[in-house]
Amino acid sequence: MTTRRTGLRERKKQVTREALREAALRLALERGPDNVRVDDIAEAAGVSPRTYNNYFSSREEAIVAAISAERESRVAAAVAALPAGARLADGVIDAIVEQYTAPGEPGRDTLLLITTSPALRNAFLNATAAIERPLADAINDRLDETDPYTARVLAASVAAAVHVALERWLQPATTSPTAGDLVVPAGSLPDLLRTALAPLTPALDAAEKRPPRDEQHR
Amino acid sequence: MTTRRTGLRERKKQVTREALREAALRLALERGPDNVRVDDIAEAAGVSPRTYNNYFSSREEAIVAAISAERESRVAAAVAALPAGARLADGVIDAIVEQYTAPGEPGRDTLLLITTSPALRNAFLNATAAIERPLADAINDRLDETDPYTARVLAASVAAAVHVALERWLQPATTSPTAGDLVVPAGSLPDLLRTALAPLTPALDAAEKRPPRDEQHR
DNA sequence: AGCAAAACTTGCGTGCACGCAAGTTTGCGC
DNA sequence: GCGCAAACTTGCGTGCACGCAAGTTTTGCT
Repeated sequence: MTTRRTGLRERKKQVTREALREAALRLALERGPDNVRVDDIAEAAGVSPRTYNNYFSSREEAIVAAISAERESRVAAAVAALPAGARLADGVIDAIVEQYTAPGEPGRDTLLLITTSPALRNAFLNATAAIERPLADAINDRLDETDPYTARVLAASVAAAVHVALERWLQPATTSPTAGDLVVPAGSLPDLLRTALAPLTPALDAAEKRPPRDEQHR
Repeated sequence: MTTRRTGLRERKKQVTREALREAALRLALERGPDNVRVDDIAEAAGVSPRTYNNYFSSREEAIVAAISAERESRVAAAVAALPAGARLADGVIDAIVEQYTAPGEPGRDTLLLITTSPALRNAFLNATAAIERPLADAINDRLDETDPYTARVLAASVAAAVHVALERWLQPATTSPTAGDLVVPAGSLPDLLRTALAPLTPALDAAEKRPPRDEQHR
């Protein structure tokens, strides 16, 4: 299920795609995100500018794709591969945390790049929506008695939670004028992810009609 | 809390905004969504094209705004106004269903308009994200012992569920090649919304540390 | 091998989003 | 009233997204 369809054409496309991603990220890092035109990326990858837009529908998308790569399918795969008895909630959370901590994830420089440009930041955050479909399928497979829309909703909620966590993660440490600084500077990504996903645990439990077991940690 | 800030200037802006919305929707209905350039909208509203983009950041946004108008703040208000003892989950669900059935909501023609253009469809769906912030605040107020991020996540999840429901609603009745047509043609919006939001009930209950009461209907 | 259909690339043209630097209007303190 | 500062509008210029209609490459079929 890794490589489908016929051979040569698909391979070429994949190569082009990869070339574009790589060029986009490299150039953005070298010159700063605002000093890269899509023409530059296209040229660096050896295709016409028009072709760039056959692969990516915005200037930022290629850069983001270079970072996020295949994350969504790996999360879905991890969930699909869960042992039968496992708690869905835990499986999903672990899968996500694991993927966002995997090698190839943004290093300090890349991160800085992302926070620099608002457009890039948004593109990065919106990319989390990509896990929705695959994750919905994976969840649905474990819940096959229930209707498919429950899975869709749960997957969408998970994506939304991840979105919230990432958003917080990229925040440069707010000094709110409300109370003294009760707001913590940030936290590590895994912690943020777990915190954001925790409130959804009851929903996931209920979906697999687990006894409404409450918190086991804490 | 309805009209803030100073008078004349704000009023003018509101008038312009309204004029743009109204012009956008009217023209789109008259000519079809693809035969309206932003120049036309601007002209019809008596402002420069450049100004259009000071109010709306895409061509579709004005049209969508004309439909969705103040929905998000009304949902948030309804939640904020919930009686103290009420179940959060019910309050949220009712508030949403109510707002999406309120007068001023899309009539048949408007709906058709939306489904016609993919770009418009997306804009309409993405508009659901606007309830996130206000709703998060409203939820947070009812949960003030818990940390604010729980509220954020719940609000985002609710928005995501609404998104799923609307997406399904706009679907023109899929004839999937899987089993015979087990897929129903659509369903009424309120039903779709309630179905989509139902899986989140356990999460909302848990957040207000309600006894994990299970389903009362069905 | 040969060939027709399907998939992909490319140049072109149009409309759009948005930064910038004037011009214009409104708000406010005196 | 007066005038300055802040807010808003506008034209301009640049880069971008994407439909369309050739050209080119790949594929499946015979």
